[in-house]
Amino acid sequence: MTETTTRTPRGERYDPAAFEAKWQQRWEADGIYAARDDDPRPKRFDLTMYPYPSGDLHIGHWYAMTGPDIVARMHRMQGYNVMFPMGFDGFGLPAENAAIDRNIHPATWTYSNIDTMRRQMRLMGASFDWAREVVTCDPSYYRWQQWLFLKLYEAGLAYKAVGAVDWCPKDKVVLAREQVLGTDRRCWRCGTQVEKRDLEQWYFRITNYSDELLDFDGLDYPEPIKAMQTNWIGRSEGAEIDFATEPDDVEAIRVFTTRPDTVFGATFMVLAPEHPLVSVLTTDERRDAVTAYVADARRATEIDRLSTDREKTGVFIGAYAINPMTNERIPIWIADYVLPGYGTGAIMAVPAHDERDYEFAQQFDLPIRYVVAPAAGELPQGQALVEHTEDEVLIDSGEFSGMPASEAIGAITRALEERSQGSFAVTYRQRDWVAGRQRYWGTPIPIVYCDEHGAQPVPEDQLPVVLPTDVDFAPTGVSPLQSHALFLNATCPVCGAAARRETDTMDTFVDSSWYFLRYCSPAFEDGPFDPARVDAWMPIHLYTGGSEHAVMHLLYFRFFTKALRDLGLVSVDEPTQKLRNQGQILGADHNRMSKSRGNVQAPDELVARYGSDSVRAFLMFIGPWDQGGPWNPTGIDGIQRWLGRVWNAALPAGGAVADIGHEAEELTRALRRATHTTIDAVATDYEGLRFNTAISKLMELTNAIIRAREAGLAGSDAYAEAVEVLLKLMAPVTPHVAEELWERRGGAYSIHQQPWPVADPSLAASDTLELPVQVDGKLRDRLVVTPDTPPAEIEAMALASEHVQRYLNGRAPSKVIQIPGRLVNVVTPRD
RNA sequence: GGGCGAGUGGCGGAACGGCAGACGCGCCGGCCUUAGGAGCCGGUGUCGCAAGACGUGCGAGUUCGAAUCUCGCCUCGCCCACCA
Repeated sequence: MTETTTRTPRGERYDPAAFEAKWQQRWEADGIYAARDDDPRPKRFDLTMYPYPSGDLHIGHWYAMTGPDIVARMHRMQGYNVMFPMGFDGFGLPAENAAIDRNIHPATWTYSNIDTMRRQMRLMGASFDWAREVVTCDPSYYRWQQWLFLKLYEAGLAYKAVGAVDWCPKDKVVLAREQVLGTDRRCWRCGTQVEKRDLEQWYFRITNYSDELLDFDGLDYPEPIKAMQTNWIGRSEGAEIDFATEPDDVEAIRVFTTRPDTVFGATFMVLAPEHPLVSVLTTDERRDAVTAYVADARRATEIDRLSTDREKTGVFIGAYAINPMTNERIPIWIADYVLPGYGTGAIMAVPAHDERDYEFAQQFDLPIRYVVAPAAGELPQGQALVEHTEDEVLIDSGEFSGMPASEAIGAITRALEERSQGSFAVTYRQRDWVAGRQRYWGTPIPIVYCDEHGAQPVPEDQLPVVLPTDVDFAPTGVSPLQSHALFLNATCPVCGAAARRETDTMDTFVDSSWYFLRYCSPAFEDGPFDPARVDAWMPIHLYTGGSEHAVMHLLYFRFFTKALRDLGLVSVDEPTQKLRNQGQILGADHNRMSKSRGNVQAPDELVARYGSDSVRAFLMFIGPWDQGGPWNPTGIDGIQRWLGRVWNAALPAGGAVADIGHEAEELTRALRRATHTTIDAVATDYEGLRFNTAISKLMELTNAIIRAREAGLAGSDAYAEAVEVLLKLMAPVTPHVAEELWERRGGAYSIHQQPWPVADPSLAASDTLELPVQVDGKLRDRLVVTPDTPPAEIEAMALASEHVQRYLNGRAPSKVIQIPGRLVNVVTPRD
């Protein structure tokens, strides 16, 4: 044969621009991705975090969204009624800043960005169910958020209180503790260093749920997220101990300690400079020094107190406390290394067993008394004994001397309890969620203040409290709502007198704490969501998004779900069963993509050049999805070539079928085997979000198909089956080209509504297998055997191998290990 | 300082404790072309003509067998950090 089939067929080439838009429009028009509430098939709620409408969809969004899109698409083909919705996190500061910078209304800016991003998501070919779209800045959404807020308020889970809060001086807004990042405490949005301010603020009582939030039992979350949330909540078990004071015995000082076993070693006390008892206890002769130190500490709070390796500072306040176990008088100091917000803001200092106390004692020449020691070992010189040893026992601790330290924790606490001087206690690092924001572009908090009746909830029938649009965005530092007379003026729901409306708006993280519930019934008018629909769809089966939300959104949405459960509004304990984080796509310079760095990769130009399918497949192919990495377009040509080869293989040049005679049967079997082994392998990879290896398997099947075509099988049934299976398996990743080729081959519309292929194990099975033969674990030969070859025969064949003989050197093997179907290892005798 | 994660060819990366480097990129050679930034075929861890030896950050250990498990280091990344 001179006519070769290897030549590119004369027909059309793969040209995504010719058909991608066509299919996007048709899918949209036909609503093939809509989830139906009345569909009897099993429901699956696959969800990816909705974006903030910042302007443009960048390549990182494509990376994040293509993965779950693949999974949702496969689930649909597998017969699930899949809900895969999308929405927009519409409220937020950037919109307001844009308003100030460019004199454009935040709503205009936001909705225009949403339009752009919605269009870009369609360009991706993402299978979102747009009929369920949720936009949080729409009154039809935030109306119900206000309703939920009031439910939480009535239940005491939302409250207003004065406290030291983190304040961003640039954005002029308070932040939740979770939204302050890094050692140098910067605002999560703008990066400015935050300050502490004493302000009256709205809070959510998330700490009511600290213990429950620590329970990940039955939850499939990535370990790092569990670790971060656990550390964030920071549960510590120990004891609270009361130390009576001298000279006036005004009030006992309560401390929290995780080491009640060391109370005999408490040789002084330290209070936070902010501690309320400081001014009461300070003696007259120490007052000047103390006042000066407190003022210093207050000033230094923001920056210096954060530094861990700074020299310890503090002052003696002139007063004494009584160690409840030793009855010794111990001096009371204040020092800024004791934090006002943790525990009781006061500590018993045990310099012998705490590094910080040790350092402080050294600094100020205070006594150091070891009260725990290794039974056999020696006490350390010149440092605190912090490390625990198994045999450590108490020393110099009265009746408790000789008791193992692990036992003494309980024994001493109980002893203190009997004397009403202490009790077992648990402390958390987690604080309540600061929920209010002094900005305009957010959900108004539905509260009014009456001179007579104080804070009153806005009656339900007056919701929503609509955000006015005619406000002045001059950057005054206070919310524009504060100068909007019409908004500000309200009437008291109790007495009808003139009242003032709350001008704080809600943190945008409130919006994202329940949006997934709204998706279940996005048009519901009688409440935030239809309980029946929520019962039917929740919990989310697979939730995906960035891990940067570990202790923000991912903690808040768990809290909200639990709080709403306790209000009787939902029946699930957790919002999602399974969470996965995609990695982050960095700029080519290995930095976070940002407009200011100029390292942002826009997807649109790539799509224009390669098509959506290539961009999707390439992003999913570059590595493990949870890993991310710097953007590097090298290699997208390989994906383009692959799709071109698929195109040519699916539409082979007609006519020429080579005469391949007796080889045909074996080649056909090999092709069927490749086809049927790929089906489950790809499905398993998709399910496990291993898109890179899934695509490599699709490439291998493609290569097998091309080999078959080169061998002249292009007209065979096995060939047609292989191509059809390949197209179905590819459909989730490259939906457009799969649909186009499916149609051109005469398949029924739509490939995305076809059943997922089913592997036939008998066709997937191989009739021979190649066994590696090792000598002492090193590969020396291979055997080709049938799967039913008896082990004894395999052993004989292995020993007969000349390669094996060479290493045996005439000796008998000491052992032969066979892993059936995997390998043979011949172990030589040890000398 | 604490917690978590990762170190594999020139590059992105594969590999239930069992054939290290799948699949791609790049590169080299060839075919076909007026041409090639198209397509197809072959090669490509290192050293070596070869037989073979050596190879998964470093060092030990467990095992018949370790990229994979354990211990100790080194480097990088992320999170937390005077949290009592």
